[in-house]
Amino acid sequence: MDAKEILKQHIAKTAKLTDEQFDYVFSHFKPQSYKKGQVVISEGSRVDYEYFVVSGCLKAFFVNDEIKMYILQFAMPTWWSSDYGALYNQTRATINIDCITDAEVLCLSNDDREKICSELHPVEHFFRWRTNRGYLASQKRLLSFMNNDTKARYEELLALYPQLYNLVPKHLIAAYLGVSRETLSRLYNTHK
Amino acid sequence: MDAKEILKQHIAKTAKLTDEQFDYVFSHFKPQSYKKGQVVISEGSRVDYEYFVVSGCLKAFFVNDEIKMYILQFAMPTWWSSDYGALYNQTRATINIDCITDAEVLCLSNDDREKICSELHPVEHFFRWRTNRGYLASQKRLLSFMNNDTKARYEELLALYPQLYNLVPKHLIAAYLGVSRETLSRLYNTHK
DNA sequence: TTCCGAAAGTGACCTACATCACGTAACGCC
DNA sequence: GGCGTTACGTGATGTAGGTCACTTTCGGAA
Repeated sequence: MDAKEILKQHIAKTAKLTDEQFDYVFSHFKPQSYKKGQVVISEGSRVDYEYFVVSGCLKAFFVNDEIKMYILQFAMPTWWSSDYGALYNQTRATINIDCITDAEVLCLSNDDREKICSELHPVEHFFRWRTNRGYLASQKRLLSFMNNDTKARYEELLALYPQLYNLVPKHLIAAYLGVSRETLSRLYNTHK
Repeated sequence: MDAKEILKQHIAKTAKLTDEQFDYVFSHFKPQSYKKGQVVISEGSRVDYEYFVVSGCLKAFFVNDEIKMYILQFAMPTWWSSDYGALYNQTRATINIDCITDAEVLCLSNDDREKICSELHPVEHFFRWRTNRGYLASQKRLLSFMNNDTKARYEELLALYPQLYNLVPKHLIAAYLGVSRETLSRLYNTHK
């Protein structure tokens, strides 16, 4: 299945578009290929696009004091990623995004999103729901952070994305969970 | 300024509505008064409404094992609050909302929101942006959780809502920060 | 005013996790 | 193939914050 079809089915889940409407929407997306390790957004740079992942896996992360890295999101296929704060407010990026694996994405500029949102009501509807799902996921993760210990969060993460265990190095999983790589290592080696 | 005017100005910041359009939108909101301590949503119950705070302060919280409480949000005037997971997915509430002070709110049902969103494009636009702001706030808080220690988060919170210090009991602030009330107490008493 | 329950302070102790330090295994790349 | 870089395991030690137990302060109702 090609990028266009993947996006079409993804949108169709929340908004009804005619084929012509979708073709028009799709014409605003720019396909892009990245190699493993390539940088998509780096802190301090301008942010003009958001990214729809077609294949591969990105990570959105924040680096504190040039030392500690915290992963905000692993972006898998059909996920969206960007520095939305910078994108919406037209400010410089405060987070980074790069590629954990080779990846294909579709880029949508901020201006084009606002344009197609205002031109096509169902598109605005789609983006409202997409954002809502992101909001709910974020709240859920926040709760999990406060409520669960590291081990529980680790199991929760693997239950949600079983692929992740083989796909990404362990220290990235630790950075997502917000613990040191040593602690994570001990977690599944000491007991079990 | 009355509830209607407060909502009108709030919406006007992100969407242009004519007076007639706003009157129509407003007709779907139901004003409601609550006393301090009254319950708005309780875990396990049905969730039919979201709430726009006109005056007073609500808290949205989760209780673990009937013991520990975690506060997801203090809802101040012009903030929205609900169990959005339950509201959007038509499931039972997983969180609670009650009133820290006497409060006036405007209630909007899920059906009515979807109705006015589909009838009026600018309304859909407004709700997309509102949700987006919530998403960004939630991400920011998540980052702060991973990155900052308790003291830094405490100061961050007070910088954001100076009113909170006098308005809500300290153990609720502790529940927002995700630490025990004892730890919070020591925080501003030992050094300072 | 008195009284009671809730909120807040405080000491003693314990635990989960960070940090530092070092060793080993796995992988690109010349 | 050899070699450096990155990932991962593991011990020793320090510390922030949790938990428990008790005391003190405060705010509202009779």
